[in-house]
Amino acid sequence: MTTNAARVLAHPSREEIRVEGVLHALSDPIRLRIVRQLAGATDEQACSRFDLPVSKSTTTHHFRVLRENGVIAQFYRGTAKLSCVRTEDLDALFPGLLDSVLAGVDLQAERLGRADASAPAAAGPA
Amino acid sequence: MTTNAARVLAHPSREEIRVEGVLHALSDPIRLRIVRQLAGATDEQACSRFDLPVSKSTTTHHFRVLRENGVIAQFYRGTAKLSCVRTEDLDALFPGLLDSVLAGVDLQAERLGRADASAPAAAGPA
DNA sequence: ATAAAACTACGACGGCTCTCGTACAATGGA
DNA sequence: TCCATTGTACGAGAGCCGTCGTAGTTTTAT
Repeated sequence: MTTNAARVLAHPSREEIRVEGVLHALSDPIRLRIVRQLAGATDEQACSRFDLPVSKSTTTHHFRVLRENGVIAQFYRGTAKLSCVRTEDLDALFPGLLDSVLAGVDLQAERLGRADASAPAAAGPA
Repeated sequence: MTTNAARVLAHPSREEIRVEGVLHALSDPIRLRIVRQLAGATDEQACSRFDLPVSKSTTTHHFRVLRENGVIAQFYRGTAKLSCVRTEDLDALFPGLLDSVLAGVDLQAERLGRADASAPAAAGPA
């Protein structure tokens, strides 16, 4: 290893996070799906653990949008890049926002019979 | 008057409203400002009562985005077009979402000393 | 050293968004 | 009838967005 300092990712500070930016980051079905999976996990998750219907470069793009708008934090570990939701910062800045968005996504998925793009599996029984 | 039937505006039904669409509609500072003013009023407001830093056609555009994504309802009365937030529908579909977004906008405006684009007046006392 | 795994950078493409100005339509009052 | 008020439709331009493929970098394992 060389402990490459260049492999540190830029994040907005808590004060720099804007509600418009957060809403924009969350207004895409694929990003909503990512955040949903991250919020449901107990610890950080590697990008590769997401089964998304887009190419790898597009996946990178979506993770970057989420990070640059302050929704998630990311860091490298080995060849993997781990991500987690910035729950503390978001709750401090916009109390209840993230929770109500995620709850809304769940309700919508239920309502639409999980045919929605932000649904995780859509693997219907038969 | 002729009670022109063509002057009826199309709105998505409650079931058609999508959380991604709502978030997208709310991810613009000008639209956030509109919704904020509408939510703060006790009754419907005419488009002309909004003092926005964009042209009239752009204002029309933003109101349409809000309406087409189910955030507001609009109807004509005379030469005026009145708008109001679809509070009931939104609360039923995504409980707490609208409230936390508006609260977040308020907190952000306070935090930024009302220098924010989603601030209503910015008219300091002086 | 070589190879595999994980992710990025870059350039490109089509499409959508925000913005505007100008011209037009509907309503209500003089 | 004529006109002022209010908002729309349309076309245009600049820019951003989501998507991709290809080539490259960093790390780990053999």
